[in-house]
Amino acid sequence: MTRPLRPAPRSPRKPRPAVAAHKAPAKAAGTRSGKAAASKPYHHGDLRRVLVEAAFDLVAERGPETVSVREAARRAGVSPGAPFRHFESRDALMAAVAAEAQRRFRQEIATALAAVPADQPLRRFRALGLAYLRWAMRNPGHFEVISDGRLFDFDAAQGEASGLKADNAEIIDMSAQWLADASAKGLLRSADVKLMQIAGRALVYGYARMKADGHFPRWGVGEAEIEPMAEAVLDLFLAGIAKGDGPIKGRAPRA
Amino acid sequence: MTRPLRPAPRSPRKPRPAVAAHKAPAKAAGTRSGKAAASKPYHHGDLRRVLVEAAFDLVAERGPETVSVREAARRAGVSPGAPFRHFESRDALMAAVAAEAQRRFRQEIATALAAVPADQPLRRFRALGLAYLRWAMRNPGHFEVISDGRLFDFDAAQGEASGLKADNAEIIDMSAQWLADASAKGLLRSADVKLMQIAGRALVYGYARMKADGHFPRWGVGEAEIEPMAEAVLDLFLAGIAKGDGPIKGRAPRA
DNA sequence: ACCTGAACACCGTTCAAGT
DNA sequence: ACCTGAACACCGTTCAAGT
Repeated sequence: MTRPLRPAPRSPRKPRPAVAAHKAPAKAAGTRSGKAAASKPYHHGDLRRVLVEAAFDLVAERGPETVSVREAARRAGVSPGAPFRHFESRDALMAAVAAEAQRRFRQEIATALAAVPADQPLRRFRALGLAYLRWAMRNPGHFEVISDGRLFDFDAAQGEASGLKADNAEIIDMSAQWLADASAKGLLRSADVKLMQIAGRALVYGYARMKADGHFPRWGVGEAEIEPMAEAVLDLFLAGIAKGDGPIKGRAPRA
Repeated sequence: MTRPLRPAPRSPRKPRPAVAAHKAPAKAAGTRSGKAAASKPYHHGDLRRVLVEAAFDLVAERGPETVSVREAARRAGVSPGAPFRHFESRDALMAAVAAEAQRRFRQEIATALAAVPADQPLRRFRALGLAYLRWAMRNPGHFEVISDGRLFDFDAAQGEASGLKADNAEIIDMSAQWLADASAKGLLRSADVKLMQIAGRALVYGYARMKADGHFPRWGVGEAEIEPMAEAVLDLFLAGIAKGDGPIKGRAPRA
């Protein structure tokens, strides 16, 4: 329900209704000079951040494809050309949005992992997968931005999205490490750590994308079922790679 | 390598180079009237199909996002407004492209299944997954169009994409049936057919999307590894849901 | 140093007018 | 019945000119 499946038919020739009440940004004072904030200053002062916030909100409200530089400029109360003083292109703006989304996502993962002992690799692997699924499910627009291939090899280490790349590499390394640890402890049926890592990633990525892409209705999965089934799917995978027939240690069996 | 990751920087203000040699469509004669085909007739005769073909090729060459109605019109040699006599909107044109892609995909699946005996449900399930992965991998653009949520509840049974929906439902039904059969034969560890069905779908969809979205380089999976690993991932999943420790019947073990 | 406003080359879509 | 061509409301991006 977070955004319409089709990006609002554009409605040509009709000036858009409402929503356009963004003339003066409600930022109130907040700028460094202690003077009266009544008259909008010529220099914005913090435009870069405001643009990223506007685009970030747009992504959450209506999905990544609907974000336009001009709309972000409108919401920030500046002219159409102004953003290009701060971002080389629309993609660069989106990369900044992706970096911000990834920052928040990373925080949630850290929180989820804090609750799991370091010496239980499979439980950590599971917690990572669950945090990934939950976050993606609850932030489909931001999940899409992060996953968009276009934004990634955006010049490799180009300052903009370098945090994005680093965070991603961290997740890749962690998951490989935990699987290797689990394997060393004799917890896994297979010794092919990379295979299990890629399969696990494909599983959670695919599930999250099915949600974001609106596939679940046609697979007969109702809205309320989606999150519980995400967990069940993850556990099915873990049970499949783990040695023995019992459920993964540390999870309550599904009633 | 099928398309650039970024949609070609638009290069404003410069008229595009080459490529514009599409003035007269190379369709030669072919039209019903036996007259000389030298002068382009005012009425195209088969515009609808030509537009779908043009868009279909565009999808393969440069990805779905780059398709424009105007470019399809250009390739068909008609004016910008002409397509709207045949398609209500850009989305309707894309839905027609998706239907055509799905038609071909369905054919490939049928071929793959023809080689597997009807009484071996797990092998059929595997063949379906493999055909899905292979087709998606080799036709990333068309895979994306088919998967695009926007094109689906395009008015439910709206004539345009009704074949698309029917084909999809068929795949859903087949996979459920085979899992149920396998379960009845005592081949599976779990009795939750729907869960295995959704998990399997998430796995193959996620893997195919990782390919289409360009994720594999950062996961350390080289181009040449992608297809073999697809198969291995599928078998890992099958080994996980199947009863017993041996490999799935009918597949050669990975050396 | 940063922003405006007008421009250019696109795009989707409509619609009168042509054939 | 189908197509053209001009139009409108967008969009990304550039650039001289303003502050």
